[in-house]
Amino acid sequence: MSNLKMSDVLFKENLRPAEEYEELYKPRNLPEGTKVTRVAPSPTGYLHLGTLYVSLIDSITAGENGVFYVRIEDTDKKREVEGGVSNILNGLKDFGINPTEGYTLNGEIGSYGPYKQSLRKEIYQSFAKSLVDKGLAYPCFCTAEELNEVRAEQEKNKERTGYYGKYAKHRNITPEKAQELINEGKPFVVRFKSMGSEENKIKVEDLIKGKIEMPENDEDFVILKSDGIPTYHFAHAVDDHLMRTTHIIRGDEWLSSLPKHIQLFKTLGFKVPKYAHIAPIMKLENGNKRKISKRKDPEAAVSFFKEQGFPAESVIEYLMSVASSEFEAWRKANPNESYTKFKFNLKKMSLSGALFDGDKLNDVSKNVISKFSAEKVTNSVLNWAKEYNTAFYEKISKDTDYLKAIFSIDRDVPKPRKDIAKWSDAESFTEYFYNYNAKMALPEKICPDDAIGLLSEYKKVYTERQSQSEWFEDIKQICEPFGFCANTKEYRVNPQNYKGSVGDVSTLIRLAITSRQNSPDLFSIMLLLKKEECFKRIDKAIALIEELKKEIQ
RNA sequence: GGCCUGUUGGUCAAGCGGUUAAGACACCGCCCUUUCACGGCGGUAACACGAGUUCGAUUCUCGUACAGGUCACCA
Repeated sequence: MSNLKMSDVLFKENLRPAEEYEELYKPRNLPEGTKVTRVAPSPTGYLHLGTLYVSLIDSITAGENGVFYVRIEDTDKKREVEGGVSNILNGLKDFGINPTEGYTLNGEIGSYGPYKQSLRKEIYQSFAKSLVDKGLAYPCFCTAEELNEVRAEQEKNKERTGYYGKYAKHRNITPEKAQELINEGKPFVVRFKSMGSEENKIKVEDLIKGKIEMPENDEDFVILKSDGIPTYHFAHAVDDHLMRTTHIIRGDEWLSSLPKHIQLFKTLGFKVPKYAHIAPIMKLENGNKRKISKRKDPEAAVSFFKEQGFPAESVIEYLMSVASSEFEAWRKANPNESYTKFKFNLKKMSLSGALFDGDKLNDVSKNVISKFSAEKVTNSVLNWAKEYNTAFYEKISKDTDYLKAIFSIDRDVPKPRKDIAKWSDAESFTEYFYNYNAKMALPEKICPDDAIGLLSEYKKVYTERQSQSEWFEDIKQICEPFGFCANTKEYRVNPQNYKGSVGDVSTLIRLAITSRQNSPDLFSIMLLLKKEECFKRIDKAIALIEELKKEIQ
């Protein structure tokens, strides 16, 4: 008869009993129905779009009265990247997502910590020990090679792979044998002793996917790695129970391990939380679709949007429209409310992964930016350029009042323009305010001779006017002598009587001044550019048309 | 391969037994307009396929195909 206790063989003596942690982390004293959510990123690099997305959903699900906290899952030392934690925390902050508890830039907040898994080793050990004491966990000394061999054999026999049933080699290891192997210096992991059977089906309720039936878990999966650190599965059960999380919101890649999690919660005597498995964001590129991937896709890193110059508001707005099909209608009805006021419903989320739609983001972003003040646009562009386009920054930072004047055109009006989707668009948008691009094309209805005549005439009548209507009168004035109708309505009635309309003449002038067909209000542009510069450009345009004429002949 | 999940226009997506199958983005056209925009109106375009249940299936069931996820001492 043995008097060796397995848990004494495996664990240090001075571990606190698991029950004490129940006392230490009492159920939260919150009103019935209050939601506690969490985001649990692992610091393996930059903030991933998927993590942002989940965090957004976590935070709006918790709402103003709930708790949304951050827990750092740094149990995999091999994959951990220096600065990974601050990348994530700063990233969330950039997007205005502010957890109310957990691991933050200002240290830990809340009384359910530590919120970093590497600091909770003893807690996991205690719970693992209690499982061992109940005969529900045991040490396994299999090496990676042995496990691979087993798997190869299972594959060969077309059997389900895994450490279960007869393949669970160490399932009934004695404390003596374990002691012996440990004395030999053999490393071991602690495995969960599953009492489940493949034959049994368990019904689970997912807040998004609905009812799902899955086989019960029968695998003796690892709960503690050989370094004594828990696997995700075990840490999830222990942490989310002790931190009293009510809603587990995570990517649907976790769905298939849900039977393990439920089994763990139940055998540990924990209340099973509610689960919501959200579909991943996919990507559209060159007409092909594929899942957005951390490793392959630059836009998987949230920093991509920052580099492109999408305001955080735009990305959030876009993500909200992906998260809920009701959001856009709500936004239309509540154009100036914060998105946090939107009544979000997990059940309305899409079951399958949405393609990341750059066109849609652009559209959303144009709307967002069109509501910004000139001041905000100016500062944002300046900040963006300083970091990502220094040549552009050099150019625009010399005279920020001028820059602001450019962005003020057609801005604080009832129907603002929507030219800019991202700050990197600002360079081409403002280009002609800084350099004259000596290119000249002619509007369809204007021949070279008329163009030269019109432009020369315009120089004679142009003065820097006080109002746009006065300015436009000047243009109308020069139309008739060249056979262009000064009144658009009249032109439309009798187009055959004219070569074109004042619209064509305006386009000609726009082309001469800005080298492009589209621009904000020309009157304001010319005022900003000043008369001298405008005339220089008109002269140059005339010269270019002269050349064009020669080429035609 | 096993186990899960999904499949409505180019994209996102409502609808979930009887609908002219919403809406948004993109595209096209028209209107408005003193240009460019904004805006307004309209248009092209969809229920993966095959059986079954039913008076009737986009909606229910079963197959097929395709797609995604997962089968680690990674999360």
